[in-house]
Amino acid sequence: MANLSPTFSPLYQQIKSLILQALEAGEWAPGQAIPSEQDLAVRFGVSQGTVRKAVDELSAENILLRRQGKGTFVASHHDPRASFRFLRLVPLAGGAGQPKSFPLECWRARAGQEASKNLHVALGSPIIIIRRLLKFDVKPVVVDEIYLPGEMFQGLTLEILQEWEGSLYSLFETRFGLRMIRASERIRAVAAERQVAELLGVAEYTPLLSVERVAYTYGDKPVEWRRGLYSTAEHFYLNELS
Amino acid sequence: MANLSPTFSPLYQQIKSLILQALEAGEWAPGQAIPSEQDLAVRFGVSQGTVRKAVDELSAENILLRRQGKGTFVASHHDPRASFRFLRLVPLAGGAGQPKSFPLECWRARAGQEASKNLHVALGSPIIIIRRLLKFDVKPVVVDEIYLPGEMFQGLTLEILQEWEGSLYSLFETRFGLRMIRASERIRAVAAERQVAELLGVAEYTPLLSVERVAYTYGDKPVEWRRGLYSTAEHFYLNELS
DNA sequence: CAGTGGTCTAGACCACATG
DNA sequence: ATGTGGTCTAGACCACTGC
Repeated sequence: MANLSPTFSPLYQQIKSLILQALEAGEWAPGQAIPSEQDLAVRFGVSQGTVRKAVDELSAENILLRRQGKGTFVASHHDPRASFRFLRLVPLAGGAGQPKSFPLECWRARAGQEASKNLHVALGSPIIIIRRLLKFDVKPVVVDEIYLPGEMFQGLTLEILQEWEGSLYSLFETRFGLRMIRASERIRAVAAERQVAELLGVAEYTPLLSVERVAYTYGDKPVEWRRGLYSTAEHFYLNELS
Repeated sequence: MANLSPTFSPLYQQIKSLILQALEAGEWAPGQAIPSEQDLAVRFGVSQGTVRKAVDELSAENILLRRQGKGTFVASHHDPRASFRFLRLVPLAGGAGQPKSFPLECWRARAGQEASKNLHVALGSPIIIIRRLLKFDVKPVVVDEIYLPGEMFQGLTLEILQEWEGSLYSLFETRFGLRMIRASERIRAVAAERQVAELLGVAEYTPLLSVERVAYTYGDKPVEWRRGLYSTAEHFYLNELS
């Protein structure tokens, strides 16, 4: 005789929301352990199994990370295993490890139609634009143009970008407290314009992958919009389907 | 004092394997219901919770499909909801529903280097090659060249392909008893050659997405290798990352 | 109404990491 | 030895479907 159920929501879903709220509020820092399942069960007044199911889902979404015997940790882009977690580019001929980022420019502007729509900010509001190069070994492979809401990234400069060792998202995390949770990419094929062609060391009009990405933090809030142009002469974009 | 554990495998994993074996052996047909969790628990001599965890994973892998109140069903490409399940192409401007397949050619050949490697068949063994067009509404958007191991697809002809209503994989399922479980795609950008350009109604050298796919059935056995050329004038390839 | 999947609990025990 | 996540059980009850 409980729950007359047009509004039925399982307990573990509610627990999941509570954990997400705690994460969003910064109660536990990225890379650090959250309380044990037992402790959470007591805190939320449910059984351990129910907490477990909530954590299971968050873990499947790469928001938490379980390590048997050690604990459950807040996923972090600072973790080398998760660096470039969203980059699906793979060298054709095995080899080559981590790519390296080379920021070229960083300037302020005002949001146009597209930026406004993708970042959910008002038309004309301040944004930051970054241009950068991604290299595998010494080979330039990607040119990115990255759009950020100015409000969230106050004080960001080219120098900060250039001095940072590691992925862009780990910088976002450490320096601006923003954790990228998921992203959505739209891929098309385009011809290289002259400037891009020069940066990538390919001929003008060479076909390139255009990868537009919107990246989100908690609550499906968009934080970054970028457009990458990928040279697929010696790399490909790998996607596993199931 | 059980399981001295270099070889530890949880019970539910073993149950999962047993269910997969039954599926592979054709004990339950695609689209049909498998026994209830209770029945399976009895059959395998474990608790319902353990069966449940096994089914949970198979369901997450899109191999089974749960429907509350009705039962658990074998996933089928014949199901309209799963038609073109692996096709990530989306119209730029909303609209347009299901694509439609237009087989153009179908002939026999012998496996070359690439086909041999991708399909795990011997060099020179018989293969079938299909060329087809995919249209959204009346617009041609994809040209596919599809390579199949001849042994598995005896009797396949252009007529059969052309008469078939529905996706290619639902034909594989119904007519050859082959169920595609997962696939892996490698995407690059290429320039349209003349013949392809004509088929797609674009200019020669237009940048296209080259999508190479290997599709697998049970036991990670490759069954199909295809190369699609996608026109991204009015469509894009959508990929969700997490 | 009966049958199915879905949730929740409480408790026992196992595997892994660390001191 | 202790604490953590991981597995397994048995049983109760809820929500959904269809007869």
